[in-house]
Amino acid sequence: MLTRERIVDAAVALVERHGETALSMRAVAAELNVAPMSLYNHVPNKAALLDGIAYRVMSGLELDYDPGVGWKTQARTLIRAFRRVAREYPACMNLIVTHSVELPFGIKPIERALAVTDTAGFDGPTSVRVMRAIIAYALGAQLRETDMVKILDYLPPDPAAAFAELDPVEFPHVTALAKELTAHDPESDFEFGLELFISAIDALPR
Amino acid sequence: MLTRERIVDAAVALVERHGETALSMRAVAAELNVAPMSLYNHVPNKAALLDGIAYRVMSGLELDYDPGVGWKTQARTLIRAFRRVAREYPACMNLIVTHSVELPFGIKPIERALAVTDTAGFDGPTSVRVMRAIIAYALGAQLRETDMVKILDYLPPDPAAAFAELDPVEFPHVTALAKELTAHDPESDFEFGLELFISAIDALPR
DNA sequence: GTCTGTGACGTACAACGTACGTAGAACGTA
DNA sequence: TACGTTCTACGTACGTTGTACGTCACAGAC
Repeated sequence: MLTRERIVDAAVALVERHGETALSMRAVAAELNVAPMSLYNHVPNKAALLDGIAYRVMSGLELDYDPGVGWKTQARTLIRAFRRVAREYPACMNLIVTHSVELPFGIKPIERALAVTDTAGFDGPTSVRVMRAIIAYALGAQLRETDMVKILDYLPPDPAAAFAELDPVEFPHVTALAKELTAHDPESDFEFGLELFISAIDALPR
Repeated sequence: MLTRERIVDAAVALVERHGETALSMRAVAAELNVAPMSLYNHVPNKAALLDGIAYRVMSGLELDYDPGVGWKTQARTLIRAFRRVAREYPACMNLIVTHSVELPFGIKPIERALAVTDTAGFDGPTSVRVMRAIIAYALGAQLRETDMVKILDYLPPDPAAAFAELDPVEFPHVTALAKELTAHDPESDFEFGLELFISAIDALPR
């Protein structure tokens, strides 16, 4: 029996195995040993299937928290929950982020984020702005990371050398930092920016 | 005479006028009153055309600066230059960001950014991390903004009311901040996050 | 005049999303 | 048991996409 759930599952698996370019109605149907048009009995169109993927993946967000801890810990927990989902479904997350699927985060995560900024002591308008800044960072970090991976794939065998061979007069910093620029530790990069953000929020006037 | 430059120009114009979904080789060819396959004499494939769009748009980045001013002003100038390009070519910028076109920023902007962090007094590895965090924020802000616009389009005539009608027990903050959440001033949102970032960087140990 | 590019073109194909009509199985009712 | 209704998987078909391939007109070199 074909169901919307099985279809979404198959789509998620397919995207994770073969990338977003492999996601077609025909491919999903083949994955389920079914005729392509059969999917349309359960999913109105491809966009809805994308929404289904987004919903399924984002449902994995772990929103529990300990009210006893400080807002910083709550904030870190929330953002790292996003990261965890991104690590679990990297290809799907990329798909969600780049196709700006409808309200990918739903209302609950927003409620949680606003609760955190409330705990931190901000008024309403400031809370909204802080939340937006954090969302921007989280989205952008995800995006930049997959970009980085793609770029490293294209680069020559020794990318650092390629950077280092640039004109050191025109690009003094890039050539000097060739090693740091091509080394890529997404997790520590993300954490660095996250702490940067949290300390900035901490310093904000109430 | 058909040239790669004219093709890229037409593609940029087409994307800005009718959105990225309207970008097809056939449409670009029609824009130039030319047969579709003629484009392939100057552009190897569609991906290369996307790269061309990215390069053309990003070339508009104003990288001049006044060495006499402090690093904060330099940083603001650099990031606002990115924003200016994004405002000038919103649809193309969105395309660039979401399709992670090859090295969209080139080397020069990276060199400039590293020069700024150098001026701010950071060592190499820290400079790279700070730059990456800022890029993540700039990308994410752009992404979030177009998402927001799209969501607002889909929402009912009075979106604030829709938010306000949620269960106030389950979503106390969202319902209380319905007005702030649906009001959208991209520029001030962006500036808020930008200042947040700069103050955080300022507070970083050297 | 012939030879050699170069670039615009036309044809053709595979893959895509999906509109539409059909057919068979499942099931409530008589 | 027989019949009508509903559901759902299917097959066919269309328009659109990117692009491989072959052709053909024209420009300049000899």
